[in-house]
Amino acid sequence: MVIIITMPRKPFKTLEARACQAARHSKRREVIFEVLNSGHSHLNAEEVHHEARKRLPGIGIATVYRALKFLCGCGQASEFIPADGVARYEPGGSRAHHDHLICTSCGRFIEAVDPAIERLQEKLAARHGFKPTRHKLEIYGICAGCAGK
Amino acid sequence: MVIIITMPRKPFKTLEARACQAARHSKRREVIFEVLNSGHSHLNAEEVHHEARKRLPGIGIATVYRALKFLCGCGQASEFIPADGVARYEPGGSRAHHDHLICTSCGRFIEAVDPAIERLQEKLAARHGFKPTRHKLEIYGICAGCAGK
DNA sequence: GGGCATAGTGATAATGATTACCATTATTAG
DNA sequence: CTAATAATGGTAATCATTATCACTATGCCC
Ligand SMILES: [Mn+2]
Ligand SMILES: [Mn+2]
Ligand SMILES: [Zn+2]
Ligand SMILES: [Zn+2]
Repeated sequence: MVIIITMPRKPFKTLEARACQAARHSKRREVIFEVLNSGHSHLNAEEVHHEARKRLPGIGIATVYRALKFLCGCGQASEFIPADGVARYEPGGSRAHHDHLICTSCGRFIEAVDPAIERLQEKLAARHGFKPTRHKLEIYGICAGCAGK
Repeated sequence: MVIIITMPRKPFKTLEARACQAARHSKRREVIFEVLNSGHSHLNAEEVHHEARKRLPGIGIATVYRALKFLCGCGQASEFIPADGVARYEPGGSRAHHDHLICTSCGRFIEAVDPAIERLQEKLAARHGFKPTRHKLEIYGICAGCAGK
């Protein structure tokens, strides 16, 4: 299940390789990977740290930040920054791209994706001679649960 | 041209009123409003400060932050936070909502809006029982100018 | 298994954007 | 003009994130 690439025999040739390939296996990185894939998603670094501590009490916050950045570089996690400016993380890799409906009342993140919107975004970019590499769509509002109250 | 609301006679009744209504006219606020509406848009607070200083050399950075927040509260400016986490500002009010194509090479912001996408976003939200109040669509990639090089 | 080079780690200092604080200044009703 | 107080500027505080550095863990070699 854990697919952290490890152990290049020779020194890294490029910065990218160094940034995205682990030279050694690491228990902490594995734990942080597991936390991301353990159900509750959209955690910020502090919350990841809190969860990771349950499994590895001594783990430091700096290691959490390092591992999250590393996993993002590997495509094993993805980062996004909502309106409050605090980065949040979710498992990446095989998980498909999706957008977020963010409830401003309870803070919940609803994941959604509309192929038609994705297609129109490509067209919109093309119309401006723009080559898109990634995009971020966040819809803020009130979720069904909060509206019902 | 400057439409800063001023002068409530009585003490503010609510926090919102206090946040969005100026009790007194202020030359600095006016200057910052003018900077936002003076052409080059998508400035961050530091850049607004730099521009404002040309007109009012003594103006402080704290005042810039205060005025920007105030203008956003009035609907006279809007704030958005791109991937680097540093808030940027543009004139609000009568200007219509728009999305951004952001060039990761030169940093340029291209403004665009596609009514079909807007409509589909509403539908997507509705499908999840979600009442949207605002949204943010940012497409990152390479602009025509940078691609041509 | 032990040695070695070095990637990884944890504590903490540094950073950078933004906000809070407070003494001073500017604005405006009367 | 004067009094009341909103606005301001300098700067300390805050908060998330990154850099630093001495120390530890990993894994290839023999
Ligand atoms: Mn998600
Ligand atoms: Mn814009
Ligand atoms: Zn909710
Ligand atoms: Zn460009």
